[in-house]
Amino acid sequence: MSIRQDNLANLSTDVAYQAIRGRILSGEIKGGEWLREAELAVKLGVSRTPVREALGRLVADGLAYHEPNRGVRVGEWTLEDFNEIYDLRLLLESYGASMAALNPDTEVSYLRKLADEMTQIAESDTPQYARLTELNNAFHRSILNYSGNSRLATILASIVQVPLVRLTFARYTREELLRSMNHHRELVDAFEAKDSKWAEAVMRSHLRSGWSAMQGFISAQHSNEGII
Amino acid sequence: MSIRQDNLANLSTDVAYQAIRGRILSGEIKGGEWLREAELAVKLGVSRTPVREALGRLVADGLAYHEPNRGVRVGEWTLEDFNEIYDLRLLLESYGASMAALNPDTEVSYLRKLADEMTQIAESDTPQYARLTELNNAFHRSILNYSGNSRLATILASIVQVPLVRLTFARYTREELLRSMNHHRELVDAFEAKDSKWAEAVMRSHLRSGWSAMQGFISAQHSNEGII
DNA sequence: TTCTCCTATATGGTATACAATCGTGAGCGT
DNA sequence: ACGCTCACGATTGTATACCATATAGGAGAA
Repeated sequence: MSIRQDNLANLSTDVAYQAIRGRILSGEIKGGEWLREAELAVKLGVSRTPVREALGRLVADGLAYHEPNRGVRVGEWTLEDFNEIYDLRLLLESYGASMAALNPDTEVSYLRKLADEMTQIAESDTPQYARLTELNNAFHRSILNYSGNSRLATILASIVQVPLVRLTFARYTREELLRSMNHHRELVDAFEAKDSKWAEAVMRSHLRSGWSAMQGFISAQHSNEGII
Repeated sequence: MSIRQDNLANLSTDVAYQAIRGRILSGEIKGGEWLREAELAVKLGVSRTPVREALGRLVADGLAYHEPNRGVRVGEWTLEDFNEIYDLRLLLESYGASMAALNPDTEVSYLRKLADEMTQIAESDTPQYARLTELNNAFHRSILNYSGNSRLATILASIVQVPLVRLTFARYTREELLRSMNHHRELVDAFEAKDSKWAEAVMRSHLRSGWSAMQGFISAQHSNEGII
């Protein structure tokens, strides 16, 4: 049974889904806010049916939650949530890296191209964070795809989407940014050497250092409220 | 953001969801078959709306898949799928066991009670497989809950549901069954000793031996078709 | 045969109506 | 002032009808 590779087929439903999802991820709609079916329907120019469908997907994604007979609200995220997510990410993604290192189909040259371009951007005086994030996502996603376990990427995507968007490279200090780029290139070297333990260890360091940087930012910013 | 703990609130939708899900898991509806909205609606005595909602959930669960403008079909599972699933289960559940061993709130006595009752059933001349499965699920779920990562149980449930149902203890030889029970009791001992490495290793053995038994059964049964 | 086109079928989406449910708050009593 | 009850309003949950649209599959022509 192959996993759904994004089922963008229903016009209105997808419009609604993407629109609402975008507003949540951008922070336009804050945590705890109600997502009213009728209101969203008129705002998006569709009927209630596709809106309901879209809300159902968002709930399944974990971006929102459902209160029976009351409606759907945007999810609220605490430091503890991010901790859990990063623990799982560490576990799954380092596993993926170790498997990718052993996979003869892993395209090392492609990964190296991505790593090099990211390094170039990071070393610039005015880094293009949007492009950097794009490349970074492609890099990590490719590794998961090379892992040979088609479920890995799907599961991680369902866990990790929120933190990935809200906590961007723009938060990194220059030092943290360059260290992250070094990790990327070291990962490629580990893949080239087909050394699964090495790749796993580098990925561990990579994610853990990233989380360390984020954690400092988060607790400084939101120490009292607890919600992010 | 707390995770949805089964959202059983909508009457008709839940009826439809449970009914269809049951028929899939029991094998009454076979892989690849169409799940027609109108047909299910009349059969279940509800309208198309909750049926559509239920089908959406099943697709999100991974039990079925969507073909644009054609409808929803029941998922088909290959040996490769089971391989992927068991790899992830091994990774996540052994991690959960190691964390549970370190958790001071882990109720060892409760787990021991479950393990002992399972052993008793397994040693009987006519094992009650249904009860055994029930206890086994409770045992594994409890460990995940004691892991301290609330997402762990949720994710595993979304991955593992199909194999758990189709591949029951009834497939085990007596030797395999007793070994599995030994693993359970050894796990409890590891928890009591608060030895995370031990717990992790036992859980690895436990799942891997179980998978080995299942794998033999599967490939013998369905060698040519590839679909399970 | 092979290609084109047509039609039957089922989904995708809209509109509307109504029932069920929950929170709120006015009003009452203490 | 405080707490309780109950009716109301808002919103979801379900049903139903209807139309648009896409697909598969077959009839018919080249």
